[in-house]
Amino acid sequence: MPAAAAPPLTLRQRRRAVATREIVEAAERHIAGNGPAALSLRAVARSLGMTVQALYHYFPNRDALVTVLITKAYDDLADAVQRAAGTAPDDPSIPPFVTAAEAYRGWAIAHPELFQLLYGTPLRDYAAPAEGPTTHAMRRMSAVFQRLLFSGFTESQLAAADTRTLSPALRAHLEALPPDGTSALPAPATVLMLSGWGHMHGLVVLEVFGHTSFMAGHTAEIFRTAMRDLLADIHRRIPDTATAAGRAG
Amino acid sequence: MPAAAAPPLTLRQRRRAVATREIVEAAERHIAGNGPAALSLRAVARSLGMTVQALYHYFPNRDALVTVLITKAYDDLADAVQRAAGTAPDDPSIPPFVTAAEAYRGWAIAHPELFQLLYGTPLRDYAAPAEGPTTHAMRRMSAVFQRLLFSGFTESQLAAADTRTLSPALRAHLEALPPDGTSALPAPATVLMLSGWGHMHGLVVLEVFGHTSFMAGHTAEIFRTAMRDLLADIHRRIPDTATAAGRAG
DNA sequence: GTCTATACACCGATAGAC
DNA sequence: GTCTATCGGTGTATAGAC
Repeated sequence: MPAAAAPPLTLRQRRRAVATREIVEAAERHIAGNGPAALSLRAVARSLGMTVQALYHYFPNRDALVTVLITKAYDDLADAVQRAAGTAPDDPSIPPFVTAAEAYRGWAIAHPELFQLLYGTPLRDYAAPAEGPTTHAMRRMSAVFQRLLFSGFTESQLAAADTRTLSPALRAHLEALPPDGTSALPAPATVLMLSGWGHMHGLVVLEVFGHTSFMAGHTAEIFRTAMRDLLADIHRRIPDTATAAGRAG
Repeated sequence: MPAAAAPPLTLRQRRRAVATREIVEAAERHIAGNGPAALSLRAVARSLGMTVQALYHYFPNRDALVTVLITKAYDDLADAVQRAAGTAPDDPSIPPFVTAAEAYRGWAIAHPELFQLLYGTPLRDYAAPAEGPTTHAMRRMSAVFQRLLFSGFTESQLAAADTRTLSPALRAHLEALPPDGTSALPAPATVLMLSGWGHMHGLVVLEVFGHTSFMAGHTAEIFRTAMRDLLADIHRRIPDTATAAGRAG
C-alpha cells in the first residue's frame, strides 16, 4: 500500500460517526415511543439488533447518551423557533413573535416526549453537565425572542419600560447578566421577557402534559390569543418617544 | 379529606386506616427524598420495616398508591392556595390574587417532588383514573382564582372583556363548560383566566424544574412583579361600567 | 469492535405456609 | 396479616473470548 497517508483513521472516524448517529436516532425513536424515563441502553441496543456491550463502545454510560439527546433536542427546538422567526407569516396580521411562539408550541406538540425530556421532571440519576451546550441553545432562543419583542425600541425606551420598581439588587443582577443578543438588555426589558417566557412556556407545558384536555381542540386559538395579548401588554409597557413609530392600534 | 363526622368504625377498620396513613406518609417521604419516578412499593415497605407483600394488603397495586398520593398532593396545593386567598396580606398593597399566586409558588418550592408528581412528566406505566378526584382539587383552585380575578365585576362587564375575537366554536365550547365557581364565567373571562393560569404556572414550573437558576435569589421578586402585572393586564381588559368601549392602545 | 457470559442491583406481582 | 420463596422482568456495568 502506498505509504502516502490516505488517512485510515478518518474512515474509522466516519464509520464511528455513522454508527453513533444511528444509535442516537434509535434512542430518539425509543423516547418518542416510550417516554424519556424508559430510555435505557438495553432498549436502544435491542431496537438496533445489537447487544448492550456494543453501545458501551460508543457511549461510556447512559448519561453520555442522554446528554447528547438533550443537546440535540434543545437545538432542534431552537432551530424550529429561529426558522419560524425568519419566515414571513402567511397572515400579515400575525406578528412574527406570535409565529415564533407558535413554533415553540408546535415543536412541543410534535415531539411531546422530547419536550418532556427538556422541560419535564429531571431524569432520575441523571446529572446534567454544568454549563453544557444546552446553554447555547437557550441563548439562541433568547436572542430570537429578544429581537422579536424589542426590535424597534431604543435602549432608553426599554430602560424606561413600566415594570414595577425593581430592587437595586435585582437590577444589578440583571444588568450583570451576559447578553444573549447583540447588546445587553436593560433590566426592565429582561423582566418583561422573563415573564413572557414563563407565560408562553406555561401554556405549552399545561397542554403537552395533558392539563388542558378539557379545552379539546381549542388550545391553538387560545394560545394565539394569549400570545397576541402578551405582545401587546409588553409593548404597552414600553413608553413611546417622539421619534418612535407609533405601535398602538 | 378532613376527618369530619364519620360513621363509627370498627377497631379493625381504624387500625387499617392508621396503617394506610402511615404507608402514604412513608411514600411521601420517599418521593420527597428520591423523586416521583423512584417510587416503588418495595422502597416504601423497606422504609417501614415491612415486606412488600404486607403493602399489597392495603393497596392492590402500585397505581392505587400513586393515585392516593396524587390526590392528596392536589388537595394540599389547593388548600395552600385557598388558605392564602382567605388571609389578609401583611402588606395591603399586595392584591389577594398575588398572595394566592405566591402560595401556589411557595407550595411548589416547598414540595418540588410533589409538584413534579402533579405537573411533571407523567409517571411511566401509570394510568390516571378518568375523572378522578384531581378534578375536584382543580375546581377548587379554579374557583379561588376566579373570585380573586373577577369579583367586583358584573357578568356583562366580563362578557365584554377585550380579548381578541373568539371563534364561535371556541365561545360555544367555553360557555358549555361546567362552572367552577358559583356562576358560569363569560367566555372572554375564561380565556383571560386560562392565559393567566398558564402564566403563573409557567414561571413556577421553570423555577422548580431548574431553568431559572441564572436568576439566583431573585425569582420571588420577579414572580411578584409578573403577577401584579398579570392582574393589572387582566383588569385593564375588562371595561368600566361607565365607558364600555374597548380600548385601542 | 462485537460477541457471550456474568455479577449485582432493582422492580411488580403471585403462591402458599403460618 | 404477615411471612418466605419465587417468577419474570428491568437496568448498569465489567471481564474475557474471538
